[in-house]
Amino acid sequence: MSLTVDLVVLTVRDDRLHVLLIERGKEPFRGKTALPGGFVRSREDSDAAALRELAEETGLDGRTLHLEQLRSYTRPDRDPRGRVVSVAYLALAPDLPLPVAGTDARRARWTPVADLGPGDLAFDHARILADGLERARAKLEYTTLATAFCPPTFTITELRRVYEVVWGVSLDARNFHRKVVNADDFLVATGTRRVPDVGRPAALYRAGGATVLYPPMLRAAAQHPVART
Amino acid sequence: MSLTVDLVVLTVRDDRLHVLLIERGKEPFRGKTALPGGFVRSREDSDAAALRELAEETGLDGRTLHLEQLRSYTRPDRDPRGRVVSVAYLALAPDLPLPVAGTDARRARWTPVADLGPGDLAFDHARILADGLERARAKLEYTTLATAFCPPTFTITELRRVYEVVWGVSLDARNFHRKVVNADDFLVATGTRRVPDVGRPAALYRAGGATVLYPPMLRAAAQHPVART
DNA sequence: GGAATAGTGTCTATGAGACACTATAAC
DNA sequence: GTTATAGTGTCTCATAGACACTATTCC
Repeated sequence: MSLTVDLVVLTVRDDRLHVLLIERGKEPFRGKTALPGGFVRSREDSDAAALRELAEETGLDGRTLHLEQLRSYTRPDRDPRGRVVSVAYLALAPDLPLPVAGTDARRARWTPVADLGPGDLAFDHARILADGLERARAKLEYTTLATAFCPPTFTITELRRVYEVVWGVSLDARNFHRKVVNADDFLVATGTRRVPDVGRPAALYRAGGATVLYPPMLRAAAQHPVART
Repeated sequence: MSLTVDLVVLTVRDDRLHVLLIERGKEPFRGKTALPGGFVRSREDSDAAALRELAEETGLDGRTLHLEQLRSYTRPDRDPRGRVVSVAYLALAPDLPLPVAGTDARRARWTPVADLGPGDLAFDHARILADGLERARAKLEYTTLATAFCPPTFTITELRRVYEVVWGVSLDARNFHRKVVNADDFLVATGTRRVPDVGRPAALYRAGGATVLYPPMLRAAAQHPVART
C-alpha cells in the first residue's frame, strides 16, 4: 500500500477563483491534468510531504501559505497502480507569480475553477477539488481565512473580492466594510495607502490575530433569502 | 505500510459527554485503553472499515449513527509496529446500551471524557479524541448534528442538554426553545408526548430534513461576552 | 397540595441588509 | 472637469440575550 498527498491550491486572480493544476508527466494518466502531489516518503509525515511537493511541483513555499489537511481518499480502485491512499491538503495563496524553477514546475499553471469540465481531471481529483472548494467556502464564513488569499497588506475591496469570487455572489460594499472593520481583530490598519493608476487611494490593512471570525460572515443568508414570516 | 481506522464515538449519558473506549487485547499497548479501530482490509475503503470495526468492537450499527471521516494521522513514529497511517472517524450516537455480543465488544465501555487524564490513551489517541471533540463542538453550531446524539424522537430539553454537555455551558431554556423551533426544518413535532415519572409531559420531536442550522447556534457569543461598545 | 418538569412573552441591544452620495486621486 | 475607485450614515427588521411565571402531570 502506498501513501500520497494531493494538493488543492486555490487563489483569486483577475476576479476568478483559480486552482493550481499540473500536467502529468508519468503514467498513469500521462499528459492528463491533475492536482499536484506525490508519494509520501518513508521518513516524513503527510504534512511534510505536502510542503515538499508544493515546493517541488509548483515552487510555492507552503510555510508562507495557509495549508491544512482536507481529508483522505481510500477507495481501493482509485488508482490503477494498486492501492494508493491519498491524503488531500487545501492550500490558499495570494495571487503569486508561479516560479518557473523546480523539476516539474514548468507544468504547473493556474486554471479557473469554472472552466473545468466533469472529466478534465485524473484519478478522483475532481472529487478532491470539490471537497476542497466546499471546505474553503465554508471556512470563509466562520474564520478569518479570507486573508490567506490576500498579500501581506491588502485593501478592503480586495478582501471583499475574495468573498465574492469564492462564493460566487456579490456583496454590498458598505455593509461589508462596516462588518470587517468591526469584527474582532480581523483587520489591522497599517496607516498606509495604495495609490492605484486611477481612482482614490485605498487604505491598506494586514490580517489581525483572530482565527475565528466573530460575528461570522453568513453566506447562509443568501441561501435563505426569506427567513420566515 | 498499513492503514487503520480509529473511531471517536461520542454520546451523552447522564448529562456527561462520553467516549467509547476499549481495552486493547493485543500488543502494542496490550491492556491499555484506546479508541476502537483496526486494520482496513485490502478490498474495502476506510468508510467500510469504520462501519465494520464499529460493529465488531462495539456492536453498534454505524448505518444508524452519524459517521464521518475526521482526518488522518500519518506520523511515521505514531505506531511502534512501523508505519501505520490511521484514518480517524467521528461517530455520534444516542445513549445506547452497548450490545455485549461480538468478539471484542465485551471490552468496549463508555467513559466520561472529563475523566480522562493526559496519558490514559494508547498511541496518539488523545490527540485524535481532542480533534474529534473539537469537530463535534464546532459542528453543533452550524449544523443540525445535535440530533445525532438523540434517539429517534426526543424532547427539546434533551436536545438542549446535548448542547450544554458537549459545550460545557448552560443555556437559557426559553431562548433555546424559541430558537430551535424557529430554525428552518430543524425539528418536526410528532404530536406525541413523553410522560415522565414525575413532572409535566414534554412534547416529542424528530429531526427535520435540514443539515445546516440557520440561523446558527452561536457558541462564539459565550467566548466573546462583550461584543464591543 | 406538593413536587417536578415543560412551556411561554417582553424588552432591549446588536447585527444584517437595503440604499446613494461624497472624497480623493490621476489625467 | 472627467474618470475611476474608496469610503461613509441611516433606517428597518430580525435575532440574541436577559429575565419569572404559569401549566401539566404524578403522588
